Amino acid sequence: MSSTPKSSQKKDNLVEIAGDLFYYQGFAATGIKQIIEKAGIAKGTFYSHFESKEELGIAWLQKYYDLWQTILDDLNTSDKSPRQKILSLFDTLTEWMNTHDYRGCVFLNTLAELPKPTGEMRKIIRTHKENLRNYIYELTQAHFPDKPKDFSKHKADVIYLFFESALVESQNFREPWPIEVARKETEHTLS
Amino acid sequence: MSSTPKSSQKKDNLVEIAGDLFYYQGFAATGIKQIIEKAGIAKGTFYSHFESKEELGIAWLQKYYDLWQTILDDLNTSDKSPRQKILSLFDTLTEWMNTHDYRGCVFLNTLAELPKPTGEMRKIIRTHKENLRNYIYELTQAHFPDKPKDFSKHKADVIYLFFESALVESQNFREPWPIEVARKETEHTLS
Amino acid sequence: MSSTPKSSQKKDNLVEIAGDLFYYQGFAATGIKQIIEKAGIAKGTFYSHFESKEELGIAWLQKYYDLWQTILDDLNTSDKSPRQKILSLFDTLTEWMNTHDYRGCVFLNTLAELPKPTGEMRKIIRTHKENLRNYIYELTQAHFPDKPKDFSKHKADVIYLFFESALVESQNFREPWPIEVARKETEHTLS
Amino acid sequence: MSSTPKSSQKKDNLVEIAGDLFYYQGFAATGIKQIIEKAGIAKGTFYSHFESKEELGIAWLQKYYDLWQTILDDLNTSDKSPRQKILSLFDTLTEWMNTHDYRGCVFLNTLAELPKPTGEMRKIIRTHKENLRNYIYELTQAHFPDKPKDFSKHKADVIYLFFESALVESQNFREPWPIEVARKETEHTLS
DNA sequence: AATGAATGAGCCTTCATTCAT
DNA sequence: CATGAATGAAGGCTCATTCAT
Repeated sequence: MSSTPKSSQKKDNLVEIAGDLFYYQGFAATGIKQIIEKAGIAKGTFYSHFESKEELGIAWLQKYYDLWQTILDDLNTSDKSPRQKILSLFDTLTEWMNTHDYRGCVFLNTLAELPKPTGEMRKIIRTHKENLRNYIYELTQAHFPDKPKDFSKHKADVIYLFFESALVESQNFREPWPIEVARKETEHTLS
Repeated sequence: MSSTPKSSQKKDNLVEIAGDLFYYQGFAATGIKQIIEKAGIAKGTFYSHFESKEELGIAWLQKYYDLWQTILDDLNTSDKSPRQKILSLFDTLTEWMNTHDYRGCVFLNTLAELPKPTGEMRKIIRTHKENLRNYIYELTQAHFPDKPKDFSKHKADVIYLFFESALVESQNFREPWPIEVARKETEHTLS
Repeated sequence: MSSTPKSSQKKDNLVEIAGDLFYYQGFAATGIKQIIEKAGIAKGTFYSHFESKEELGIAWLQKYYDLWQTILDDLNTSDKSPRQKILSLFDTLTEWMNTHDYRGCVFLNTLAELPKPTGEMRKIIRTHKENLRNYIYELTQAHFPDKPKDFSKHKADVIYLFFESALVESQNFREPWPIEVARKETEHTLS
Repeated sequence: MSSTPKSSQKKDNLVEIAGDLFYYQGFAATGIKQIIEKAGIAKGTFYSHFESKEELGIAWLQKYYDLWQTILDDLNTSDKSPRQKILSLFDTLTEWMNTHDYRGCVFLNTLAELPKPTGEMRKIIRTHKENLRNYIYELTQAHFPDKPKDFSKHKADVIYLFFESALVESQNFREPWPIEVARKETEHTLS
């Protein structure tokens, strides 16, 4: 679930184009027709690259999964303190909001569309969020080196919940305050 | 936006039936055909009650909007302390999860499906969440009577964010820990 | 499996139109598009009458099933002798060939298209042929009243096989000789 | 129409693989994609061997045409009596049924799928059946050396019809009785 | 009110075939 | 020879909505 083994440029391009539509219109609400028209290819061509719409959806989520892994990895190898690393997550979110027509979290929005708790797409979503939660946990452990694990675990969960609500509520209100509040409170949690 | 003026029983029944499908399958993913079949009526009959699918969606969200208003009003007129009232919100959530096949928050899931920030459905969602946020604000003010308004406002936002993430993450993980953590931290926030 | 309870004229008309196409092109080779274009209706209209293409196929086979039952019933109530009744089957076949662009037996051709031995269409086919076989059996019993049942049963099977090969081979060779030979031999079988 | 002049092993392999699919799913119902996937080759590779799907269908029928010719030739050069040779045809059929998931006669099933009485595939089918009919005719002539040709010709047709109905009806009923009855009656015809 | 036939664009997917590499 | 991307019509079917009865 980490990296794409054989990366065709055409496929990547399709994921890019479709991903935009999925993000701004929803996965189900976006038709193959719309995707191929925007990509300028024939229907059959699309299906020579992807076996199904779901496979495209998986590739799309996988791309964001990988992107987030890269963000977290890069952050981890930086010379920031654990505390700064955690707060950087909120800064990343703010930056994203300022540079995109923010429509919320790719994963959470798609989660809302998927009724059944099974399936590959759903699995990627859950794994991504588990990774994020674990990532924060490792940082809280590093930040509170003398505290018991339970303490850090709880702190991590609190921060994780703040981050998630920042994602969702900035989408709902289309205002930056949820991120600001969540960031501020995270600071306080780490003090 | 508060109560249905003329409530036909048939309409209510349709909203009930459709609401179940909307909640468990998504608004867009649920077709009129499925609704009328489950309701045992003809297509024309449905459209004599509702002008469009969106109007049904509005009635559905309105119903939950009203339901939440009732919950909050009842809670408000109870003899509980402001602190207990806030914590009751999380208990309500836990009870809901235990008695339903939890698929997340009606409003947030639908939010994820609606691309444009305009439209009546979107408005109901945002207003509902604003109401909830204000409600918590009133309670934090009552809980911290000697503190300045900004203090209570910030506390309310923190608690609101906890509540929202509890909604979303219990859906994602299908586990009760997000609610427990959010409730516990809310308790701490109020101390 | 005997008679259509609620007969809509529109449905019957669709079965008629589609049936012609099915017969001359094959069931699988005939598309819904072709059917609705010939019928002059929209796609959705078709699907308001039939839930699926298979349901149309079933109605089509059922129609011929019923037609054959009527033919056999009428023949049975006629004042012909059992021998004459049996031979009439071949005359019916000859008449059919002379008045239609003969493309073989509706049932046997469709049988060849259906891989799996299950399904409603396949069931109608088998039942129709069983009925025909039993029908002939009853007539051979009446024709040989003093003979044991096994004798008549065997005679019936022989005649049934002649009839079936007459159907198939007149399709293959597009000549009348298979019917003539089968009829002549059936006469001999009954002597 | 007798033997493949230049036989490439790859082509033969493709015919083998495709033939299985054609037989069990039908010619039209089997797609090129399925064939190449089962063969493990690319689409272009397939079309470098065969100009079209029809050419593959022709090669497939031709293969069975040749196979039958071999069976008949081998039978002819055996030391069996004409009567035994004819009855062997039914035994061959029984053996085939017992060793294969019987789906009927390759030629007759394909005949049912082909609407137009023209075309190469249709020609192979008709020729094969003509050959079979003539083959039986030669044997009946040998069996009744003192009888006039018309007599033997009629006998041959009767036996041919029995054989054909044995093919079709054992497919329809999925039982051995049609072959048994046809064989027994053929014995009687030759007495 | 209630019915359900009618619409036609749209859904995702497969088809046989071509052709540049 | 082999590859697989490209084509676009066609596959069966669903969509929300309208309207004559």
